[in-house]
Amino acid sequence: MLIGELAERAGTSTRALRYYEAHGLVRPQRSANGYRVYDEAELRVVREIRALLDVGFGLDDVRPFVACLRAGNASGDVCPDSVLVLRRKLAEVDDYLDRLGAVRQQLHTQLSHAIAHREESCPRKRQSDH
Amino acid sequence: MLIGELAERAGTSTRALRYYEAHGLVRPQRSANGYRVYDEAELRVVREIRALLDVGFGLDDVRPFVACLRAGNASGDVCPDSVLVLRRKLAEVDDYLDRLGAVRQQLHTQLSHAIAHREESCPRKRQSDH
DNA sequence: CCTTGCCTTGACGCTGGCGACAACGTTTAG
DNA sequence: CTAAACGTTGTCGCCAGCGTCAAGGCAAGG
Repeated sequence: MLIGELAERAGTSTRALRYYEAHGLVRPQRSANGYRVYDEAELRVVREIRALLDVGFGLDDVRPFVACLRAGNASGDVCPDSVLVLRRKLAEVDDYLDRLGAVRQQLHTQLSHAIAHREESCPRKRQSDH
Repeated sequence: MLIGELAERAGTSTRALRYYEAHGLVRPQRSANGYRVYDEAELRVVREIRALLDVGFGLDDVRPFVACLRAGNASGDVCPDSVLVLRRKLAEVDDYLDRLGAVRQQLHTQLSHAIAHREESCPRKRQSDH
């Protein structure tokens, strides 16, 4: 399988695949003419990468999962390093959820006050508050 | 008040202040020697900018609030344009909260499965799950 | 032979909010 | 006179994951 086909089957771009390779995440073979040649295992690897990136992981976070797959595991999640990353990411997400919740709260009150103020300074124009 | 003092009182840097000016958010006067001179009103403006940026707004989002302050309002929130931005941002945050919640859920199940798998393949080493 | 369509390796652009220089003028204190 | 501590404009760097040319090679069909 050449790079174009892999890109299509993995739902990404050739540019991204070369980028992953440049960062040591994918190791294709080379045919006589210098073309990158991928097997099915690499397809699984790339799909794992995509899935994790889509969830908000960085390339460095993805490495343990790829290594885990390459080590022969059916899932990239089961190795200790992957679990560590999963734990860390979960904590990060929880943290971010907290802060985002606080922001939401602030926006909400700010908005209520603004609208209250509008009603107060201009009570006759209370037509559409959506 | 010169730029250094403003930076300190507003809790930011001179670089940032010049940046805001370059993007049309702050308009200091100039003294004879070319130095930027700010009044108290500009301090309030800069504080508004900082507060909004800290909450995750972009400079473009901040513009209506600055204009609102300049129009003589006590708060930058009360003008229609500001309210629009507040609404939009609130919606964005809600959206992001949803997706982040989904991600959290996925990470959680992924983690449970990984740990379950570890217990299964290596049940004797069940010592510290933290 | 020529075009089409795949592949190759560079290398720059992008987004945003600045940080961190560089090279220089101004003001004040000693 | 000079050094310190301000100010000025200008430009490059940063982070990350690519997009987007550029300039060329290789294979196959008409």
